[in-house]
Amino acid sequence: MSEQTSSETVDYKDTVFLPKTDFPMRAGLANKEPGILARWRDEKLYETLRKRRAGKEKFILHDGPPYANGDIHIGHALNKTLKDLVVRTQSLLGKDAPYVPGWDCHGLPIEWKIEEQYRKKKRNKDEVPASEFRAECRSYADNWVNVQREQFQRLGIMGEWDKPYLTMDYSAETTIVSELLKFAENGQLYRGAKPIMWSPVEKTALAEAEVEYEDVTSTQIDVAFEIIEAPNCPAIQELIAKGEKVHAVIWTTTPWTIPVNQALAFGADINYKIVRISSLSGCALNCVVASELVLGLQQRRAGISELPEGAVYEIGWPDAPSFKGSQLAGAMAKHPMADAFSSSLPFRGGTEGGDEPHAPDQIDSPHPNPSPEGEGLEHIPSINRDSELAEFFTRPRPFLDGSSFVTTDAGTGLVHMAPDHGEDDFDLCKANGLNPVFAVEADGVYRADWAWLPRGDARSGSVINKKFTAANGPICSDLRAAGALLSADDFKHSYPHSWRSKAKIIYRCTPQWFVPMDTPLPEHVRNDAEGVGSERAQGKGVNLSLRDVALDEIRNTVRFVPERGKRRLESMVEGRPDWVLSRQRAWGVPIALYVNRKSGDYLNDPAVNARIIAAFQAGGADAWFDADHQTLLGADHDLADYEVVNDILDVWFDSGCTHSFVLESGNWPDHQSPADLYLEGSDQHRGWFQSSLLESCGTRGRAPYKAVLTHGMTLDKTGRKMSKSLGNTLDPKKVINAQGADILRLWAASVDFTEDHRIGDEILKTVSDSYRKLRNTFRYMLGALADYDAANEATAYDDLPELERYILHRLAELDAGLKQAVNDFAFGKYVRAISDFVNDDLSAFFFDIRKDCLYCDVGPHMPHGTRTRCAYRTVVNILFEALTRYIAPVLVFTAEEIWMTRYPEGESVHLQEWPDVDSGWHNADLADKWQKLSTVRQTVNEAIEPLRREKTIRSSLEADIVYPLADLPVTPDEFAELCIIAGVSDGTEIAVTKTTHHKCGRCWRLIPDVPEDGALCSRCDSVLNG
RNA sequence: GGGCCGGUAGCUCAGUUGGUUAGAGCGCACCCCUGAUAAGGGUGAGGUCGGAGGUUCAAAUCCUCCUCGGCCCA
Repeated sequence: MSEQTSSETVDYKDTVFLPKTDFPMRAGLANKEPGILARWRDEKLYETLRKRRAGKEKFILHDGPPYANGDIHIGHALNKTLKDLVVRTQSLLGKDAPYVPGWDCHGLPIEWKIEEQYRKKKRNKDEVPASEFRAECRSYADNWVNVQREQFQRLGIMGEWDKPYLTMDYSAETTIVSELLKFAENGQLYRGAKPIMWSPVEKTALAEAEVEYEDVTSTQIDVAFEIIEAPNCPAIQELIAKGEKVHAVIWTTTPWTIPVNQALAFGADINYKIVRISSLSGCALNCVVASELVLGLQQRRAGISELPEGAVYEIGWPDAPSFKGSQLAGAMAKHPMADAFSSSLPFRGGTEGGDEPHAPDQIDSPHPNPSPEGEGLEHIPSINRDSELAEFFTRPRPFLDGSSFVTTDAGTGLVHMAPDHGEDDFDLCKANGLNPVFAVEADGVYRADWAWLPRGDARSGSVINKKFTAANGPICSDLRAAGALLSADDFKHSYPHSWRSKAKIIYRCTPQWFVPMDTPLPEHVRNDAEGVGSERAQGKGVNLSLRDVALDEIRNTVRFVPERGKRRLESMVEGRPDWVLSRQRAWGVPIALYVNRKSGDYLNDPAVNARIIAAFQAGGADAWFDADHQTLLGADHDLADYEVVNDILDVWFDSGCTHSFVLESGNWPDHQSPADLYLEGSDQHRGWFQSSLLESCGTRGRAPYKAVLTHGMTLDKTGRKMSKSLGNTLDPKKVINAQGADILRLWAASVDFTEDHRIGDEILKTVSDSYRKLRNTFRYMLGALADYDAANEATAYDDLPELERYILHRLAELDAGLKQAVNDFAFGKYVRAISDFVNDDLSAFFFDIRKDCLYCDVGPHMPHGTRTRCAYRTVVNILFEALTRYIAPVLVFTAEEIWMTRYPEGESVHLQEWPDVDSGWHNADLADKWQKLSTVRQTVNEAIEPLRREKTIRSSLEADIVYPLADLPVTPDEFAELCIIAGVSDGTEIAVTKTTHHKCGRCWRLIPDVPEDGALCSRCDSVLNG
């Protein structure tokens, strides 16, 4: 007692309401999140949500399947988080938004891994039964599906994880093959030969997506083709008539294509010159070269990158005749190795169309340019003069018009054509009746019966073997011996490689299965489409092809976010070639067709197809490889008449079918087709977006999606691409284990994912900081709402003070903005809006102003607090309910933690729907007024600052302000409350002085009605004592 | 090599049809508070808008070139 009286002031701390909550300031997400996940699993949150939303408007996000191979990387984390944000925000809006994740399980990379394991164990893959090999691939994929499934769930991705879709499920494989058979039945399938990307190492065709470009050093050579005749080119004819030889010079970086050369191409508008170039042995050659490329040829021959201008004609021809490329039409040349064969063979002449035989005496005459070694053609070691195919080399090579692709950017302006090994070559030769010869076999070696450098010859080798194509390798040596090699040197350039083996790939003609882009679709497919405003609806399309329908869907039906995705997909579909479906591999869905040995047509019998599908249903794709094909063919067909196709399907066809077996199959009854949204990285324009579109348009006449959302790539902190070789990758698992999945999710939601974006330690630190700010404000609300008694405190809108109504106005604005952001999938805007609102409107403004009220407007004689305090807590409660729901799709774990703190016995926040925010809370007049007051508040703060710095006053509560009050729509008391100052008086100039009032011992305000420091103000007195 | 996209404060982002002194949040510095306390409040410093030209009374914004980065294609 005596001690109390000796104390000057009474400690009122216990009479003041302070926020209290068990919600910790420090998150400890990494430790806490797994527990929350376990709880969701136990409570079957996803299933409960499905039941709760059953019957509501649907929103179907169809998951693009990641490849089941390896741990997830940051790109997966971004992609899945964005999908989760879409699904959860749509669900929050009250829609039924199921999410079935899937995996892409077939394909080369897995096959490659199994083969790698075989190699380590010294097993030969070819000796392992296919079914065993496929089983191992299946088990490998299965393992990674499980690993990734855990990792995705740890990220907080909500979905039907117990029943994902796998492209290797028997039901999926069945659907894939039946989709293929739809193409077959519709006549939208053909077998053709085309040069396609081929990997001699993996011995398979590669999809464009399986190819990457890297710099390599190749051998560049200039090769002279002797011109036999050029009937439309007087300049050449004149020289030939004089008995001189004229050579067309071609440049190539793939010397190995010379043995399969079949023609030469010129540009009709290119100017050519006949220049005299000394051969290596000193004789002069008349060479046809594009005028502007003479210098480049000389440089290559000199082995230098720059040649002085004057040097050009040193061995040239001052008045070299020149002519337009079009004059080369009808000209003929000899293959450089032709003489090597004809020297011991009777001339056989052209084989392709009765060309006039050429004078044998010319061919038999001694070669004017013997090789420097002087050995001559007799000594070329790798010639099989007796070969039936020797004739290939003695045929004349026609000059063809290649104006569409022959340029004067590099080379000689003349291009040698090997239809087996180039798209331009193939197309141009095909148009001129020259067909591929399939000389290079699957492993990159010329076939055994080839006349030059055949398999089995000691000098032969794979065409991607550097030694084989080197300047001193067999090809160059032989060409040199034949006097046809003008230069051979290293050449650095970008060259395609297999993404798996990193080995060089080549273009190679092989028989493959194709889906044609430009063949008219059957009517029943075209008419399935219901494209609004489409060309089809306008009755334009009688002969619409797959390309037409796909473009129509892109242009007229599908929504693209961002918009530029439309143009990108469009240009790709416009320009793409026919779709190559086949792969010569084992781990995939077979192209289940029988080809008639006589006609070459595939069997198109619905009854057989039905048996095939039934077999797949029972045993998956293995059913084809292990099948009794005669049984599948039935009594109407004899297996002996048919070739069983053993190719498998491109994995892009697999994933292109996911819409069929996920959305339409009924295996996931809450799904429907078409999907509302496909959401993938921008690389999928060429991949899944396109394969799905083509598959669906080819079978259903419409796109499988209503909207396509693309995100950019995640780069490192400096904006460079992440790669293992650069060592700048960032492992999402590490972020999750160090900072928590919510931090990674907040990052994904914060960046502008429509563009390429960055991640790094500093960026994650910034994200953590804004997370902490959000977390603390929620913590404050939880504390402020401790013991909130709605029955006694809840205040009707009309009874709320203006400040509270202004905040509700701001909430209504936020609410509308967030809804818009959800519909635009603009998650960056979404979290920024929440963050700004929490920081500016709440923490620094509303909560700060009302702290006094919250703490002190309550006491024994006013247990529920003043009306202002009731109003305040009513609004804080509304804010809490709204903000917790808003943030829930982003901070899935934290929102649950917040929610469970408030409602320990309640159900998950993720079952809640979008908060009830009354649009009637919008109040423009109030907003004007309070935004103005907010500015005034800032002005006052600026005015106080100097005094605070010189320590005249400390807390703003000590400041008395002079302020021109006339045009302010508030009372002085309200003004003081707003600015958290002692008091205000009217005046023309803003001024700040230290107040002379005493400080209330309870609420610490310095106001006139406090008799002395430490005594109670009248408000505190009445609250405590009545 | 070709096509497309992008480069705004340390970080993440806004900047409408060209129009005052280019904004926000976070971070940073300093100050206050010590009753949201490993929190809260305040004030302030940071940008020649990738670079160089050009159009215009006026350019972050339109045009050209260059540069850096990314995606796709060859």
